[in-house]
Amino acid sequence: MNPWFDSKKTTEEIAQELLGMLVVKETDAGIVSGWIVETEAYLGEIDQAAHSYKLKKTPRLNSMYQEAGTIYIYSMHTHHMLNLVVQAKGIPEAVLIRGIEPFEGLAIMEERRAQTGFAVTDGPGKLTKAMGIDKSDDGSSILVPPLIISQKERRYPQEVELSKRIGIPNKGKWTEAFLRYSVKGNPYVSKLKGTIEPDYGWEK
DNA sequence: ACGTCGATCTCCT
DNA sequence: GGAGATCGACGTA
Repeated sequence: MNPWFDSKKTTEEIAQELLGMLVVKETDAGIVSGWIVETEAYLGEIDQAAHSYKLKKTPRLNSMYQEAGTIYIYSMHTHHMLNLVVQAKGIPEAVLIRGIEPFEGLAIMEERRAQTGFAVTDGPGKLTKAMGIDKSDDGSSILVPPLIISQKERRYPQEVELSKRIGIPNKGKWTEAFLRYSVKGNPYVSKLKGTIEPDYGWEK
């Protein structure tokens, strides 16, 4: 049972509400966690940009057709991307996590990335590498360790910014749709335009 | 069995 | 802002 998945919220609403929630991954190397600062909604059957467009079914997409809270990992160009399935079983709509602000385990993340600063987690492929998220997390539930969203604490954006999804060319109206959500002024938002807020865009 | 193509990242200019 | 890296999944045969 889940406070946001079991309600009748749209995938767009859930994508927005995920901003400020805490993603936690436990590995032998230690615990790492981070606040979600950027998401994208993928609307399944009708969405030309979604992998599950027209209810396509392949072995790789199996997780997309499972119940809300299932983790869907998509790998491409040697990178892994973290998605959350957010609707009832059989409705393949998902939210892509594109950026997180490190909270716990920063040193581990820096080591995995061989980077420091915002570049550690300011992109979908970067944050999975930093947090040690890979194919082994695919199909698992976000309510069960080792990869969870904390139900205990969260933050809230001062302002949510909407924009077009990244890397979706030639998909007609779906290229133009404002289905990307980010914490305005947070430096861990990928390809950030505009200025960094002193408090990184969070409510106090 | 093979050709194509990314929901990306890095490095360079 | 753009090219190249790089590889597994998928479609076609």
